[in-house]
Parts: sequence; structure tokens; C-alpha cells
Amino acid sequence: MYHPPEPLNFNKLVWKIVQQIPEGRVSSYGQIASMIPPPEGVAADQYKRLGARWVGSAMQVAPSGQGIPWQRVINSQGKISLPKGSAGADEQRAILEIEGIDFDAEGRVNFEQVGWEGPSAEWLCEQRLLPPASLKKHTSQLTLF
DNA sequence: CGTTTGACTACGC
DNA sequence: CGCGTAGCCAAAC
Repeated sequence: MYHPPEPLNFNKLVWKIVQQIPEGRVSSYGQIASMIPPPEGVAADQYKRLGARWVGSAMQVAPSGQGIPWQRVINSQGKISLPKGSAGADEQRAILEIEGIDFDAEGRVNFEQVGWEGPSAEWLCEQRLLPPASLKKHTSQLTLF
């Protein structure tokens, strides 16, 4: 029941959250950042913009072969953030299309259609990102931090 | 070790 | 709709 006080740095938490994104759905850097408490000393309004960049850094160094669906994280504009024309960008789009994600003529996805709603309250509670009491109030569509 | 850079984003023009 | 800017974590120099 009690998790060891394992040092949970920003990157590891990002990877854990990304692992929760189901196939056929995508999330954005900023959205993922909003699921993580701002580091102490970082103002909330600043974190909203800074966090997204940190999530991007986390994805860049994400370990491969551990089931982290890195391809399901795109930017807030609904577009792939890897350099256009790069091998990585082409690969990301190809994988997403195989997973059933559609891109429009401008290379954007429809968040309202394939956007991930976020992790379940139960999962957040297990990760100690949400007090157990919150489970009684909410069942989905949580507003975090 | 300091410095720089970045898979970002909201905001003001 | 496009462009410039600030932000202060992590990794790479």
C-alpha cells in the first residue's frame, strides 16, 4: 500500500503519465505538465508555459523499450513538434496513423476527436498525485493543480 | 563547474 | 494568422 519514498523526478513522472495514454489517443506537452505539481518556487502561471518545455525535454531522453508511447505526445497546436522532414517526425506520424489518428491537410490532429482526457482518478491516487478523498467527489474529468 | 539549448506555450503586437 | 519573447528544468557542451 505504501510506496517507498522513491525519488520521483520530473522526467520519471512524465514517462509514467505518458504510459497511460491509450492507443488511438494523443496528448500535448502542456496537458501532461498540468498533471504534475509545479516544482517549488515556480509560479503557476509561469509553470503553465515552462512545464510544457520540460515535458519535451523528458520525452527527448525517454528510455526506449519500456513501453513509453512517445509518439502520442504532440504540441498544443495539434501538430508534431519534431523538426519537419526529420526521420523522427515522419516516424511519429506514421505510427500515429497506424494507430488510427487522422491528420488534416495542415498536419494537425483534432484534439476534440482524439485528445486524451487524462489519467483516471484511481491512477492519480496510486501515484500520490491526488488525495484519496478526491475519489469520492470525482470519477473523471479532473481539474488538477 | 558555468553556459547554452531545447520534442513548448501563452501573450502581446 | 504570423512573429518575438520570457520562462529557470535537464542534458549536453
